[in-house]
Amino acid sequence: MARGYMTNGGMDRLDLLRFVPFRLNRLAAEFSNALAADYARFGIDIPEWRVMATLGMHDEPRSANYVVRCTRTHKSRISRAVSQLTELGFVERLESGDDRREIMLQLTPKGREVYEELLPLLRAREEKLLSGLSPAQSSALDDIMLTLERSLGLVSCKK
Amino acid sequence: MARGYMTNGGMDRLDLLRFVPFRLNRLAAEFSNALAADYARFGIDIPEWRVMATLGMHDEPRSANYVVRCTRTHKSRISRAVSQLTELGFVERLESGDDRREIMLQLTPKGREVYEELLPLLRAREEKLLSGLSPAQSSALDDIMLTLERSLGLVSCKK
DNA sequence: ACTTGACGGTTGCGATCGCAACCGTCTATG
DNA sequence: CATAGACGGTTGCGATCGCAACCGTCAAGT
Repeated sequence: MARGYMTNGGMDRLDLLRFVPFRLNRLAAEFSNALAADYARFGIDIPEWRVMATLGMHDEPRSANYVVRCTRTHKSRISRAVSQLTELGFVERLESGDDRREIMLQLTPKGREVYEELLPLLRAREEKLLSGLSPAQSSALDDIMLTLERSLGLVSCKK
Repeated sequence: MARGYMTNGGMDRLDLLRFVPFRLNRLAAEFSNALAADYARFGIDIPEWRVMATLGMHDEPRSANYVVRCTRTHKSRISRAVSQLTELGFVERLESGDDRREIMLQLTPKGREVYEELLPLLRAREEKLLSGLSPAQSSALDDIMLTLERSLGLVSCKK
């Protein structure tokens, strides 16, 4: 019998607990929830963290649009996240010389401190969440996500 | 070097694209988005579908609280979803004989029709989303999700 | 140059969500 | 019984989100 499908009673039924989109959603929600406590410690939330994580990967400033493409988050959400991060003094907006539409973003020293402090907490949380998996499973998961990301066109984070 | 961690420049950095919680969230959002078109065809959304899917699994009515536990969705969300489904005529609320706090739910004939019509669409969508995976990967994914669900206590759907 | 459309970013608005307070009912304790 | 607390379900409220409209800037075609 195919995974997730039931044929008892001659009636067509779906086992929700084996329906991948549902399971993925539930797991993602659980993961997000587990990390929320760490974000909250610094007064930020998921979108704000995504901005900081993106900026933290590089030394040079990046545009807001780069963050949008890289994180696949809606631009309005990124815009508001940046506003809050500037209020908190974690990020600053710089005018771009060559294209005055673009707004370049970079972590402030304070923002870099927060980033460096938040990192180990998030890593530990991730590791704990995945601690039930064997090394082979962990590697397989990485592989599977990469395959799915590729087929969904989620891998690009260029420029 | 550990997965997802960068050590260049002596500075502690995180590769967001290899951070599992982020990737999981993104994939789940992409999956949900892909299914949204099918739900919309019948005027419902994810929470409504969860209610219908849960009720569709059984012949006997189930309580709203059962749906809450089974889907791990907040009870206010389920409550509102049920309200909309009753307005649409897909679900009906029955008074419970033995405990008058409980409200038993069941699909109406019309709701059952919609369920039967929606099922193959969602299955096809799921299959397409996973079509990039080899059978071994598909099986491994099921295994991994089950392991994670167990370690997070998400497997119970009793009573 | 002028116009047109594309693009980066912001914001107003309606919809949705989760939290918490609430109501009615059940149950345990005395 | 009487009362207190637990429980199923609903709802008001504040916060958040995505969409679309918008503003200013850039690039291409004439």
